[in-house]
Parts: sequence; C-alpha cells; structure tokens
Amino acid sequence: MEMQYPSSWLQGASLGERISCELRLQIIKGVIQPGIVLSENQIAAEFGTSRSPVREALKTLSTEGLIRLERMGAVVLGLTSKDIEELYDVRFLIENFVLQRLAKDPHENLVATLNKIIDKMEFAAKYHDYVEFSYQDLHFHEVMIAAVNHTRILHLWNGIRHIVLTALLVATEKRFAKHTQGAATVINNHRSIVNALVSKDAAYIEKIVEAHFEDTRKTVSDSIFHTE
Amino acid sequence: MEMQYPSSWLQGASLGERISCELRLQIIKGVIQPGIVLSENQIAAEFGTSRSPVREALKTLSTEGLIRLERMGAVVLGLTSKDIEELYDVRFLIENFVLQRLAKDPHENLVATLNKIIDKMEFAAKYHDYVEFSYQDLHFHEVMIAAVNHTRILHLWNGIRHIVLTALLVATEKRFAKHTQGAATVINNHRSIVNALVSKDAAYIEKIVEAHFEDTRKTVSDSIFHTE
DNA sequence: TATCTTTAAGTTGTATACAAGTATACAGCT
DNA sequence: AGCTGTATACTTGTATACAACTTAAAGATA
Repeated sequence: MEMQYPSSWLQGASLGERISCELRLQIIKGVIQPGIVLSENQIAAEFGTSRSPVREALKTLSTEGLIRLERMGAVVLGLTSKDIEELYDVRFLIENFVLQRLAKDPHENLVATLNKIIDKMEFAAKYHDYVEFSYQDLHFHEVMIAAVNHTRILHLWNGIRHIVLTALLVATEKRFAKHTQGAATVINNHRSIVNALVSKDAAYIEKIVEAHFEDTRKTVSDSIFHTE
Repeated sequence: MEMQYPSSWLQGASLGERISCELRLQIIKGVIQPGIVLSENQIAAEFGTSRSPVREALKTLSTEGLIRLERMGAVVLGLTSKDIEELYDVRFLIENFVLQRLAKDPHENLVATLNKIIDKMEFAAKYHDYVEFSYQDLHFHEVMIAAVNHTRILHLWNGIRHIVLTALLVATEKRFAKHTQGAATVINNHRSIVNALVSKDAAYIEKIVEAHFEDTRKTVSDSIFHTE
C-alpha cells in the first residue's frame, strides 16, 4: 500500500500509530469510502504487518468515530460535511472555554509564542509547504489549549487532534496546489485571535473565535468536498 | 484478584473491557493509588489472562486519562479532586450545549422518557440499590445527549462516560451505606433539569444546568474523598 | 572510592497460533 | 421452486512466542 501520511510526523511512531494515521488519511481523503467493511487480516496484509498493530489502529479510529467496530469487520463511517460541521462545533466549545480562561489568567510569553507560530505559518506559505503550514496551524491552537492547564479539556482536544490535523492537511494540500492566496486569510484569522486574547473582552473573544471556526469550517469543508 | 465492578454491567463484555472496568474502579476508589507503575505482565497475572486484553484495557484507560503509558510501564494518574472539578467543567459544556439545542428543537417523547427514568431512580433509592440508582442517573443524561443527534458531542460524552459512571457508583455506594436521604436532592435536581428543558428559556437552562453540576460535583467529590 | 563495563531481569511492540463464533454457499429434501 | 441443514471459509478475541530496548545492579578497573 502507498503511504501518503507525512513521514516527518511519524518519527518514533509504532506500527499501530502509523497504520492509524495512514488509514485516517485515506478515510478523510475519501480513498476509503463510507460503508466499506475493513477486516483486520486484509489490512494487515496490505500493510505487511501482523494483526496486532492493526487491531490497535482500528480501536483508535473507532474511538475517534471514523469507523465503527462490529462483530464481523469494521465499517467505515468517514468524515461527511455534517461531521466536519459538528467537529467545528466542538472546536468552538473547547477553544472558547480556553480563551475565556486565558483572558482571566494571562500567561507570560504566550502571545509572543503565538506570534512566532503565525510567522512560521507565513514562512511555510511562502514556500508552498502545506505540510508545515497545516502543522503550525494546529500547533497554534494546541499551544493555547495546553496553556490553560486543564487536563480534561486537553484530553477532549487530544480526542479530535488527529482528525483536525489530517483534515487541515488534506484541505491545505488541495488549496496550495492551485494558489497560496487563501493563506493570507488564514493567517489574518489567527492574528485576530491573538488580538481578541489580549483584549480580554469576553464577548469579543467569543465573537472572534466563533467567526474563526465558522470561516475555517467552510474553507476546510469546501476544500475537501468541492474537490477540484 | 477480587472483582468489584457490577457484573450486571459486564454482560457480553470482552476480557479487555472487563479488565478496564475493574482497573478503572480500583483507580477511582483509590485502591490503586496515583504514582503506582503498572506493568502488563503483572496485571495479566493478577487477572489470570494474557497480555492481549490487558494491553487493550491499558490503552482505554490511557485515552481516558486515568493512567499514562510510558516506555516502561503505565503510571497511575488517578482521579484527584481537581480532576473531578475539570470533569464537571466538561460535563457542563456538553450538557448545556445539548439542552440549548433540545430547547430549540423539542423532541416528542423526551420529557416523558426522562420522567420515567427519574421514577426509576426514586424506586432504586427506596430499595437502597446504589448500582441501579447510579446507572439511571447516568442514563438520564445519556438519553438527553443522544437525543440531539450530534455525533461528535456524543463521542465527547463517550470519552468520559465510563469515568462518570464509575465515579457516580463509588460516590453513591458510600452515601447509601449510611442513609438514602441525599437521594431526594439528586432526584429534585433532575426534575429541575426537566423543568428547565420545557421552559425553553436559554438563560434559565444554563443557570439550572450549571447549578446541577456544581451540586453534583460537590456531592461526588465529598463522597469519594471525605471518606470519613 | 569512584567510574566504567557488562550482565541480567524486566518491559513493550510485534508476530504467530489457537479457539469460538458468524455469514455464506451449496447440497439435499419436500 | 422453496426450505433446511451442513460444510466451509472468514471473522474476532485471546494466548503464546520472540525480538529489541530499558533499567538497574553487579563487578572489574583505575
């Protein structure tokens, strides 16, 4: 089987993790379509491994909601347009919670860190590096979420992290293939979030975060489904 | 090893699920304390199984945040008072979202279903059946969450479901051991939620849900830790 | 004594083997 | 034809085997 997941994101990863990342990508890309039934033996054969890491991968994807484990085989659920909408509902819930807390208890170097990440996004955009761009986009949000020191919220995030990253990857790749123009909008959206954060205005933060995710959701959804 | 998890909740469960449920209970009860390092072989020996289902169980507990998988062994994190506070932060986020949606799009028989569940709680309380009481308490919330038809929110819930159920179980057992008086308060709290739901008043719903979880958090936290 | 080497036991990640259950197709019967 | 029983291939859940790595301690050496 042809590996498509960025190998730089798989340093030190076990076979189970590699398989889950690759399957996740193929499911989100639509290469593996909803309704298909996967069996452990078949996947193990395709990846040239034993069933053990495959079982691990399937369990991961199952808790992420991309497949459903049944008695005979795992049926692919995929990531529909509605799923992405729901995903961004949750992203808003998490991040609004996070930013409201960060506004109350400001962190030392957070804003500087975030600005540096945005600069890295600009750099990546300049060189059409969609892998790096997607990663820094994710990283931006992850840094904020980690900063609040809320274990359970961080766990919620970890539960959707891989899906978000992979969806960003697929969407960004498609968009960068034509032009890197949209990157400026994405970067501006992130700067707006930093501005909202420093404003410490609860209502303003909520408005900006909601707008950000509504915009991102539309962009990602369009890129993934409105294929060409 | 002595099994303490209700066997009625394990019908048709695999060894992996049974082990995760049992370990989860022991961790939340504090029988297995934070800092302890668990090894797969050791646990497999205690349960009289092979490492395969143990690995599955440890991975489950790891994604739930009760343990942390390291290179050599799994270190127990446990469920501290702060963890419970965070857990109820998330319960509020989820359930407020759910109830706001349910208020907008009312469901046919939902209120009747909820009232029936509350009646079952009263029945369970009358017979000091803490297992049934805990389960119906969980079921009440689960029915509402399932009613909104939001896959991703349901997944968030599933990620904390087992922890919530087990914490309720431990707390309710301890309280019912002395008196079943507090059950009336819990039941009233649930009736308040139903009232808030039918009111369709967004602000009122938020207020009631927040109060409910604040009260429950305190009760659960006290029961688990202020063991006396 | 202090430090480096080596040796041993323990750990996980992966592969393989086995057992029990399920869907499917096919043969036989009415 | 339609139904029934059975054989068969395939599936998962669990057990066992093996390899690579980590940790810690024992022992040699200066």
